Amino acid sequence: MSPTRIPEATVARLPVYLRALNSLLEREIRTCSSEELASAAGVNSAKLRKDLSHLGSYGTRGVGYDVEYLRYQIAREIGLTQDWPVVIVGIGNLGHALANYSGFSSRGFRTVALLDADAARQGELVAGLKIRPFTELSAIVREHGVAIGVIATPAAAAQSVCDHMVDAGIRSVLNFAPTVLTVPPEVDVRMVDLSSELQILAYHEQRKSAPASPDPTLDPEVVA
Amino acid sequence: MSPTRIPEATVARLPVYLRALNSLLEREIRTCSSEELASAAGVNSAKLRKDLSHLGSYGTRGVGYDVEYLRYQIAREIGLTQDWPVVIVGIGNLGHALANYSGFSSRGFRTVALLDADAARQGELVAGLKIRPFTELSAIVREHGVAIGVIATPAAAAQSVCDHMVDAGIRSVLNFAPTVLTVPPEVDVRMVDLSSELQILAYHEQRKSAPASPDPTLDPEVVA
DNA sequence: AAGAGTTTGTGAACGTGGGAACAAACCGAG
DNA sequence: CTCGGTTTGTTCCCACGTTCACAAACTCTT
Repeated sequence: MSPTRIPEATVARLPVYLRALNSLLEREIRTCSSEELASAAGVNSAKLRKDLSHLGSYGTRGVGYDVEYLRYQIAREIGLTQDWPVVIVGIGNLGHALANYSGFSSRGFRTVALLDADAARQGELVAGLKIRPFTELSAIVREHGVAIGVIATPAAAAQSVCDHMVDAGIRSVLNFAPTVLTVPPEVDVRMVDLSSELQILAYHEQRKSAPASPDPTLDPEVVA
Repeated sequence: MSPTRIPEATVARLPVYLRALNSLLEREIRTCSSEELASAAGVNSAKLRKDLSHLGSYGTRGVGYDVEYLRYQIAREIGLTQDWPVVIVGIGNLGHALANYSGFSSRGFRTVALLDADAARQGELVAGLKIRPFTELSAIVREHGVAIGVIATPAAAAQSVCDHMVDAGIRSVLNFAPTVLTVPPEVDVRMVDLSSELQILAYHEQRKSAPASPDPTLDPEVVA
C-alpha cells in the first residue's frame, strides 16, 4: 500500500490531520474513530479513511485509531521526524511575523537565518536572530544544508531573490510575494496569496447578496 | 454563457489573471493574446481561455484580448468594483502585518477597524488606525456594513472570535489561526495555513532526496 | 464458541478539472 | 471579395478527487 504515490489532495490534508491529532492528545484522548478525527479536522469520515489508507493500514477495525501511533506515522510520512532548516528573506512586516510564528518552530522547522537587502536593517534583532545581508544567502545554505526558503519581499524583488535561492541550492520555495515565480522543474514553489483569498471571499459574498443578476449589462432580455 | 455558475478552480485563478493584467497595463501593453497572458499568470493558454470563457466572450478571434477591458470585466465579476469594508481581529505580529499589507487596500478592500481583546494594546496606532476593544465588533459591523472578517488571533481564541463575528452579521471569514472553524452553512471560511504550506513542501522535499524507500520499517522484504 | 455490534479499508459510481485539438471568427493583403 | 494567417471559444476525452456503500475484521457479551 505505502509504496504507491500519495495523491496531492491527500498530502495537503495531512498537516490538518496532524493538528487534529495533537489537539486530541492534549486532551489526553488516546484512541479515536475516523468519525471523531474527521470532525476535528473538518472533513467527512470517508475522505479521512481513504486519505489514511494511502499511508498504510494504521487503524483497527471495530476499534479506531491509536492517536499517538497515527500521529507519528503521519509526521514520519510528511518528513517532520527530521530537522528542516529554513531561511526567510525579506524582513518587513510579514517577514517579521513569520520569524515570530511559533507554528513553524513547533513542527520540525528551524529558522536559521533572516536576510534582508536593506542595509539599514542589518544587525537588527528579530525573534532572537540578527538580520543578515542577503549576499550571505549562499554561504548560509551551504553551512546549514538549507532546502527550504521563504520569500517575504515586495513583489518586485521576489523573482530575483528566488533565482539566487535556486542558484544557492534551495529546492523548495514558499512565496508570500504577490507575483508568479518562474523556476526550473525540479524546484517546488508554493504560493500564499493574501489578497487572492480576500478576492475569492468577495466573489462569493457578491453572489450571496445578489442571487439574480448582479449586472444588468449581462441580461439584455431584462431590459427588452 | 455568463448566467452559469463559475467553477471554483476558475474563481481561484481570477485574482491571478487580474494581477497579470495590471502588470501588463503598467508596461503600457494594451492588447495581449491568451498565450501571453497565460505565461504572465503561470498557467497554460488552454486553461486560461477556458477560464475566461466562463465569464463571457471578451476576446476577439485573430486578435486577442483588450487588456483594460478584460481587467474591468474580471474585476466586476469578482466584485472589486464595489467597496469591501473589512475588520481585522487579533493585532499580534501577523495582524500587524496584515493591517499594513498594501495588497488589501489597493484592491477594493478597506480596513475599517483593528480589534484586539488585550486591554494593554487599546488605543495603539497601527497603520493609521487605533486598536479598539473586541467588544465593539458588533457596533462596527453594523455601522460600516462589514461583510468580511479577518482572524489573526491565537488558535485558542479563534472559534470564539468567529462565533461573535457570525453573530454580528459577518458572512465571510479569512482565518489565519491554525485551527478548524465551525460555522453555519451560509458563512464562508477560507483558511490560510502557514505551517501546512511548509509541511507540504517538506513532504515533497523528502521524496526528492530519498526516491527509494525512506523508512525500512515499511519495506520488510528489504530486510528479509 | 458463536453471534451481535462496531469500525476500518476499499471497490465502484459520480462529479469536477485539465489539456489537446479543432471549428468558428476575425484581420489584412491582393 | 476572396484567401491565407492568426487567435479565440468550445468540444471531447482522460485523470483525479469525492462520496457511497459494503465486505472484512475486530471486540465484547452470553
